[in-house]
Amino acid sequence: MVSILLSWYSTTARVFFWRRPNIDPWVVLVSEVMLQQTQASRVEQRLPEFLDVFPTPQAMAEASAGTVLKMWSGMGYNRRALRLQETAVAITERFAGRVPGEVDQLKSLPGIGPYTSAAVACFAFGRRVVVLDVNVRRVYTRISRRCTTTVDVDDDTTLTAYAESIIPHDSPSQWHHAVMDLGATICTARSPQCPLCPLQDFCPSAHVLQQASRPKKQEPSWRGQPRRIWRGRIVEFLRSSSQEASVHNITTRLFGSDTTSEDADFVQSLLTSLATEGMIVRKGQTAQLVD
DNA sequence: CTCCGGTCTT
DNA sequence: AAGACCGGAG
Repeated sequence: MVSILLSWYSTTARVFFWRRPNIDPWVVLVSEVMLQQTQASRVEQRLPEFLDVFPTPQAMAEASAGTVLKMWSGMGYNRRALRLQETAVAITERFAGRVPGEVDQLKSLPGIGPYTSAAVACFAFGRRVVVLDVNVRRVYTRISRRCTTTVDVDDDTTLTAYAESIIPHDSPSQWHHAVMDLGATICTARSPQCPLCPLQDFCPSAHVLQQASRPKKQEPSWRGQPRRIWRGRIVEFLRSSSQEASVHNITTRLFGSDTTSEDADFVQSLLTSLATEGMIVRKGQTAQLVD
């Protein structure tokens, strides 16, 4: 399976900026943080301008959290921009400005968890470590045993043991890229394309997966819109106004002139959580984006 | 409208 | 263990 998948990858690999050989570890780290939450095509589109402003950990460490937050606009999950800036500071202070190559060192950085630490160690430093994201988990589960439905996924202990047995020693980076590409393009979550799969003759789950779906949980809403949408609008408004705004202005901006006291309370609660997370600073009845 | 995802918090 | 966090694409 290993040689067949690597051979498939050698001819069909998706080409991305962050997959170039000898890529700067900082570029890999920034890319992987973005890829946690954003589709690859969008990351590719936004990465150049981002790296233009923050070409090194030092550059981002010297920038304010507010500057990074503004550059992050449109990427989603804004708190990760804050964590990334903190990571840049930690790298300059604790690792002499160099992205560390050990998984445990990487995992000690803010916003860098099990996936991203393994991905950076593998893709930036060529380490043979187990990298598990949702695509890799799905592909490993399907090729390691006969699954019955499209939602079958093994636990991380099982997956890690399987990964250790199959990751090639000479090309762990290419291997993980290959598995991710297979999961993204053919071995997809809901409608796998087994007839197109290079592993179909060896995969115990090929052609036998039954469609299944997971129960979806619904998110808290206010006036028919998810809470996170209102939250995002506040951050976007403060980003563009770039100076402090009164709570009254924010509320009017969101709900128009006929706001109720419940709307005002709702805005206050959003501002409180944004302030707690360090996204904004409140001064009396005004709020602004962090400096 | 539904779907997607890694990390941190509770 | 479960939920919050985001914006874009389908």
